[in-house]
Formats: sequence, structure tokens, C-alpha cells
Amino acid sequence: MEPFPRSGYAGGQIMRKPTIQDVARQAGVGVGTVSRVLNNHVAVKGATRETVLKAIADLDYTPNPHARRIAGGKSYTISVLLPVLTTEFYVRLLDGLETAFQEARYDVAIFPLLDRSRLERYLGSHTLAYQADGLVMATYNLTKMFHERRLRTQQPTVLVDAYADSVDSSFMDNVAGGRMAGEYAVTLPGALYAVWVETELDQLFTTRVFEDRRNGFLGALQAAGRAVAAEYTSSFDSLTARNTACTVLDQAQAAGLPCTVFASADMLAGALLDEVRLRGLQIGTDVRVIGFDDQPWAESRGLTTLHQPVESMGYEAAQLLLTRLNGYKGPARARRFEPRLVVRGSA
Amino acid sequence: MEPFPRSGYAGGQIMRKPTIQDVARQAGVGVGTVSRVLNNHVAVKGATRETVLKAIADLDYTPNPHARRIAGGKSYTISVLLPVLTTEFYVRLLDGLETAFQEARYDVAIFPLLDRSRLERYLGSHTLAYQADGLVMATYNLTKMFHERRLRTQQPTVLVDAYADSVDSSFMDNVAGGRMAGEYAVTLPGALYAVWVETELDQLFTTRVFEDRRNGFLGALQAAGRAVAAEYTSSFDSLTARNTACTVLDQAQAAGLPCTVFASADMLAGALLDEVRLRGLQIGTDVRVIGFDDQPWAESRGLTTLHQPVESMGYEAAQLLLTRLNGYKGPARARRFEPRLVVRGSA
DNA sequence: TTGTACGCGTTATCAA
DNA sequence: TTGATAACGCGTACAA
Repeated sequence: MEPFPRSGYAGGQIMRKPTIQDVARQAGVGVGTVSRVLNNHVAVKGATRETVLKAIADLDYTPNPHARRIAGGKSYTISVLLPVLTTEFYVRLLDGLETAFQEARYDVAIFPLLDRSRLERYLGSHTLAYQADGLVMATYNLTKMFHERRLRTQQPTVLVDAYADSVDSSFMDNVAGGRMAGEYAVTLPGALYAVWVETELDQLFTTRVFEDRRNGFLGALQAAGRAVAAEYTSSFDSLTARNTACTVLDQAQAAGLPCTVFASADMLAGALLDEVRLRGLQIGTDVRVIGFDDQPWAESRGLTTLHQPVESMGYEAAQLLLTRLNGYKGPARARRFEPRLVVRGSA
Repeated sequence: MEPFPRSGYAGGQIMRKPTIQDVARQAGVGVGTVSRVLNNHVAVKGATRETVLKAIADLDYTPNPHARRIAGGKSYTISVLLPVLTTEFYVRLLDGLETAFQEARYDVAIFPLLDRSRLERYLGSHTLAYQADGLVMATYNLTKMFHERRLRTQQPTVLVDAYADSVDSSFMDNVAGGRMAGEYAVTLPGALYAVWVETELDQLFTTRVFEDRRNGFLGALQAAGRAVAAEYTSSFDSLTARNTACTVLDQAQAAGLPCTVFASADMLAGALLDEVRLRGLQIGTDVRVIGFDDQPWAESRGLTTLHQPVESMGYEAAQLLLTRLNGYKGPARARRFEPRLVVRGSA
């Protein structure tokens, strides 16, 4: 261990993190006053506030979040619980969340939900995740867990990309997205096919995203007096996607082109584009493809798809949580975001 | 606010998180003894330990990490700083890390490095990331930042999937991986091509992974008196990968088949397989492809590739950090993992 | 408007 | 081997 001087400086360098005591001493005030400045209390004279702020800047002081938490206050920390982050979607979501929280001077820590046991571990105990001032939970449909009180969220919680009636939520209207796809699809010539993403088996840990898209799509078709020629289900990996694409096109070719395929995720749509090209068919005439997500590559591949305001959704989720942290006690609020159909060459 | 009873129970339910005081009272011992049990101190009589553990279980007590941090300097929290997690690689890496840390009863929080400014934000201040007991930093080559003292890691740090001489590290020997690919490639008929992944422009924030693979590969070719017919660079997105695949095959077909292509990431290899198939060529005879990563889909697509023991690498990184946290003060250690060539149909 | 003193839940020290 | 008690850094009554 290196020497650990209890006081101030050594060779111009602070050897130990300055505390509120150091700031108080430096500014010639009491610790209470420094604390009041830190927490934007009204009862501080302007001149005093300036002195304290200067001392804080001089010492490069930052409050210790753990001590804040212990003292009964807040730790200025938010936990974000996300499914495994292998898509662009979560990167954008995080961007929106972090932007909003940073503006409010909150730190955010991410806890990846690699599997279900982790949810319970994160929430069931002493973990940091649970000790945060607020919780953001993404994508999973936790309604049942709330109802069954298996999720006892002592601290303010907001759902993003998911909905439950008992907590604040900020989400995409996937039903509307599916409907938009459907309403556009029925204007195109030929038979209609759809590819869905398989949701997890575990009921409590599942997402309704793709179910909603399906309901919206089928609803729009029904309203137009149409129906799908066939539906398929794929899981969210590239190999299965490619196999599914083959199956879809086999059947579509057998039944006769042209046709339109609604792929409920761009990744599936991409596999379809590949397979169409592979078979020497014309995208946009023989086979039309509508995706969902508007991934970064969608534009350059000319994919017609539903664009989601993901960053805004994250930003708004953060705002909902921040109002709770600032004392809002009203009923659960739901912020619904609508996707936008982006028509490109593929349909 | 609901009533907030200071003591024990209400209707069989604990209204407030039990503290070490509650446990001590319940077990009929002092708080010091409880603390000793919690921290596995030797000087606790077996019978006393049992009593305390029972009280802990009865009350469903878990220590408050913030209080621990304040009192003892340890919070039992590890920060993991990762590049954006859009690949399977980081999921597996996290799995290895979390497994090891959980065994040692540490919590881990993830801080995604969406961009460079976040690195400085995470480390420069009061943030949770910085307040953790230890730091795991993945992939990026931060050597220069350490040398320039732009990264002042007060707490133990370990690099994973990266190397710097001043800190502990656990990493893949990508040079060896490249060499293995090269040594195998030279046994195959036809011209040799290689596709690399573009590294970021920012010097301080770059990774050496692909540079290493290249050096290994070219070294093996040189040792065999061979050379690549051409090299290509692609960025890590599917669109560029597909374009690059086209370019490679255009040139390879013009120069004459068969040929072998070393793609320094499975994602690039996958694009090549697609394009080969698209052109009606035979994979494994006309065009042989060697990948790198052994992604989950590699087996079913028959991709010859380099398998990386990613989980082990993460697990070992965690172990290195844990020894530091337990007081190890020795010089920086480097744990090198070797990839393994998995020969399948593609080459 | 400001300073003092207490409490938060834990670890560490010291005496028993 | 154990129990009391002093820190740890901060928020906040309460007194001034």
C-alpha cells in the first residue's frame, strides 16, 4: 500500500478523493451548506453558493453515490435491464436512455438479461441493480410477474419497448406497425405471405412485440377482405432465417408470382432479399418484401420497412422515470410511439 | 408515503429491508460477529456461525452494497466496459465473466462504450463505473491511454480480449489464430485471398485484434514461401461485407479458380459463402473459405473456422481481477488463449 | 441563512 | 472467540 495521507495535497496532487468535508473546509463553510448547494436547496445565499461551487471545482470534488444512498437520499443511479444486446435496436435505445439520464445527472448501469435466472438475481436481492434509484426494464412482458408480485419493485420502474398496466411505459405501437404493413401490402399485386419471429417458450419472460405486429397485419388484411396465403415462423438467427426464406419462396414460386412477403423483422427481410436474388428473381416485381425495424443497412439495400423512433422511445422512458424520481405519484402513464412506413424499392 | 415501521414485522411481512442489526438481534450476537460471518472470517466458532446463518436465512437478509462500500472500501461490484454488444462474442464473454464473479459473490454492471466520449465519462468522475471495486475493459487497446495517464485506474483493472503490458490481461492469441489459418491455407490448391476488418480511425480507441490475425496469417504464408494474391478490407456491417465478397470473387474468378479466402471474421465468411452460392460455384472445391470466430451458425453452414474459447477467456479475466481484489500485488499477468482450427466442409 | 450533530448500514479496531 | 464502538461520506433535522 502506498502512503495514504488523510489531509489534502501531496506534490500538488490530491492523493485521496476529496470529501464533502474537504470542500467545506476549502470554502470556509459547514458541510451542511455544501450539501445544500449539491442538492439545489433554495435556502443558500448566492455568494455562499458561488464560494462553494468554486471550492468544488478547485478540488474536483464529486459526491460519493454510495454515501448518498446510505444517508437515506438518492444515489443518482439508474439500472437498465436489457435482453441480450445483439441488435442495433438496443444500441439506439440505450442512446436515448443515456442521453436523457445524463442530462438529469443520473448515472446508468446496464444489466444484461442473458437468461431468466438473471432477472430474479438482479431483482431479488442485494444487487446494485436493485439498489438503484430507478429501474428501466426493456422489451420483456412482465405484466404477470407484477401481478403475481414476483416482481416487487420498491423503486420507480418504467418499461420500455413493453407494456404493463401497472407501471409507466414507453413503447412502440407494434399493432399499428403491423397494420401499416398490412394496409400497404393489400395494395400490391399477388399473394400475401408473412414471416414471424418465434417468441420464447417461457410465458413470464416473453415479449409481445411480434404477436402485436401479427395482430395488426392480419387485422388490416381482414379489413380489406384479404388473407395470407401462408404464415411462417423463424427464430432470430441468421441460419434459421435463411432456411425460412427458402421455404417461403419455394411455396410462393409453386403457387405463382408475383407475391408480397411481410417479414416482421428486418433481419428476416434481409434473408429473403438474399434468397430472392439467389433465385434470379426480381425484388420489387416478382417478390415484394416489407421489413420491420429500418436497420442501418435497410436504406442501401432498398428495403421497404417500418421505421421506429427508438431513441425517442428511450428518451421518453427516461423522462417518465425522472418525473417519478422527482416525486410524481400519479397513475401509470403509457407513451405510445408510432412507426413510420418507409417505402423503398423492395415493395 | 406508506408507514415506515422501524421495527421488524407487520402481518408476517418485513416492511423494511433487514439490516445487520436485525440479524444480530435475531441471532443473539453482536453485529461484529455477523459481519465476520458475512466476510468468512476465520475467528468464528462453528456453532455461532450456524446460528448467524440461520438468522440471515430467516430474515432473508442481504448486505447493503452501498454501506459496505462506505465502511470497508469494498462494494462487491465490478464494472465491465464493453464495446457495443452486437455480436455473439460479447454475450459469451459476459457469460464467462459473470459466472466467475458470481461464484465470488461479486455483482457486475455493464457500461457499453457506445463512443469514445463515454469512456472518459465513465472513468473520469464520480460514476458508478468508477466506484466499483474493479474494472474489466474489453477489446480496446488502451495501452497508450495508460501510458499517457489519461486512464488513471485507481482500482484493479483487467483487460480482456486486449493486451497492455502494464495491467493484467486475458486474451486470444490472434497472431496464432492467423498463423493457423495461414498454415492450413497453404496446403490448399489455388490462389490465396484475405479479407480484413477495418479498425477504427481513433488510435487510442482501436483494437489490435485484426492486425494480429493479419500478421499471423501473412507470417505463415511467408514461412511457406507463399503470398496472398490480394487483400481486402471491409467494415463490420453486413452490407459492406456483401460488397466486399463480390469484389473478392470478381477478382478471384478473373484470375482463375480454385482459390482460398481467409475471412478474418465469420461474418465476412458468411457473406462470402452467400456470394459463392449465388454465383453457382462450389464451396470447398471452387472456392474454399476459412473464417474466424466459430459463430453458432458456423457448424450448420459447414464453415471451416477458428474456434475461440471465449467463455474461458472471460472466466480467467475475472479470476485475475479477483486475485487482485484479494490483495495480490505482483506484476501484471497475461493469460493467452489459443484458438483451435475447426475444419468443416468450406475448406 | 448557516453550522452542528445525528443517523444511515456496514467494516474494522480494540478490549474483554 | 466475541461484543462494543469508532469510523466511512453524506443528508438533514434542529438550533442558532
